[in-house]
Amino acid sequence: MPKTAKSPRTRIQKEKSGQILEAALEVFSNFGFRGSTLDQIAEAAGLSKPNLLYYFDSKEAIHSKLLEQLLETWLDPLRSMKAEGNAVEEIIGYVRRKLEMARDYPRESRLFANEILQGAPRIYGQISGPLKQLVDEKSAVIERWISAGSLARTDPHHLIFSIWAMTQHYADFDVQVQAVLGARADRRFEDALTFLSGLFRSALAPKVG
Amino acid sequence: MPKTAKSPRTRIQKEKSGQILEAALEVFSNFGFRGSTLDQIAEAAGLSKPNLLYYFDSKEAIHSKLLEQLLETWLDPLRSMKAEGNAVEEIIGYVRRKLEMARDYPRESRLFANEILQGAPRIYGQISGPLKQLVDEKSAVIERWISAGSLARTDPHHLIFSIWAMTQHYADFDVQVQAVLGARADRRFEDALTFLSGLFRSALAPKVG
DNA sequence: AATTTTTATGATCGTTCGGTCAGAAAAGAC
DNA sequence: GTCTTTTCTGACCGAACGATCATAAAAATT
Repeated sequence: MPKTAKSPRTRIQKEKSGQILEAALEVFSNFGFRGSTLDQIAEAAGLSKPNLLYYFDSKEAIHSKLLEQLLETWLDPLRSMKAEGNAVEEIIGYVRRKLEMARDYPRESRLFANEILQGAPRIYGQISGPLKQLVDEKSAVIERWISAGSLARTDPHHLIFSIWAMTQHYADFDVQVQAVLGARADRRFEDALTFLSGLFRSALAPKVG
Repeated sequence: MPKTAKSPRTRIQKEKSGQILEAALEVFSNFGFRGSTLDQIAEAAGLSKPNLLYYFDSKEAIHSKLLEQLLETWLDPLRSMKAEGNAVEEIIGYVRRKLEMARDYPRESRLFANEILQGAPRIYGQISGPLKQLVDEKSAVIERWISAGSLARTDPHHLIFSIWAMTQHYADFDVQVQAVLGARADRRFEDALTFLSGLFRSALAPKVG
């Protein structure tokens, strides 16, 4: 008897809870938590509503599980920014990976955006704890790059914010981006990478003197 | 008998519909459309639920009115970017005004973000019509600045996207920004302006050659 | 094949929600 | 002060929603 299923044990549990989470991601990311219904998720998953609730205790439980999984991988690109590398190239690389995530995992980005927009009621602890700590660490790395003269002077925290904002914009505001670009919309991610690389390269290249 | 009240006529209608819209902005921007209830809005407005519906036909009608009012003023900062001015300073000025709006009207920004995140179901026409047109016009201005050599070569559309993304980030993701900044959070808008000015100034200053 | 365990469902419950309505109260017109 | 119009409210309705439960079907175990 699952319910509060620690982790899927049987073959069927793996399959079904996977289907449910996939369907829930699709629905939650499009309509937000309150805007989504269990019936929608059940239909998208190809299961009956009571069967959904056989695998998860509640709507909340499904949502929490998704956020939990998301936070595991969400910060990988930032983690893999290494102090040993070339400063500008490490940051550009971070921008590129983050933009690829916006392109390849827009639903995860929108799920996150929805949660933060509502004031992060379910993940505030993760934000003010582990996330803040990681950002502080990486900001220190950036500070060292600046002191070493391999990066133009700038505010590390706000630099990271700006990278988040600009890359996630292409996932969260995709409808607007596509509508405004019109015919050029299909090249939006390539163009965005070109633009962002240029922007950060010229802004971050160490200034002489 | 109001209902589909074209525009408030009597003194009481002006007062009450104003209260309702103010309350609805507060509630909708925090919980999204589906996440908000008429009871919440009624309580925030200090009115009974049936009394709300005396002034507005439906929950949808309140929401639509808010979006309509929002779109009127939302694009003013972009409109006031003038081709006659100094290119870099015009763009920095636009960034500053947009950031001030994020600081002073965060609820409007979040209302807009919620709508776009859900796929802009109610304002897609405004996005693909008037908004696209305005962006195309201003992009042409930026192109001319580039041709004239007063701005570094860059993609005008994506430049505008990046300004939207970074400034609205400080409204829409404020919880995260504050949590990550910790003690420095109270200076976040000043620091953001300093950072963004520097970023765009060094990236947009025309390169020689 | 028999038995146990897991998986699935139809029916249904209690709440919440958007919205209605008849009529009361207040405001304005004369 | 009377009458008319506007404003407001308590009670209520139907639909949607999250969740439960008794029981049936399917899988796994022996």
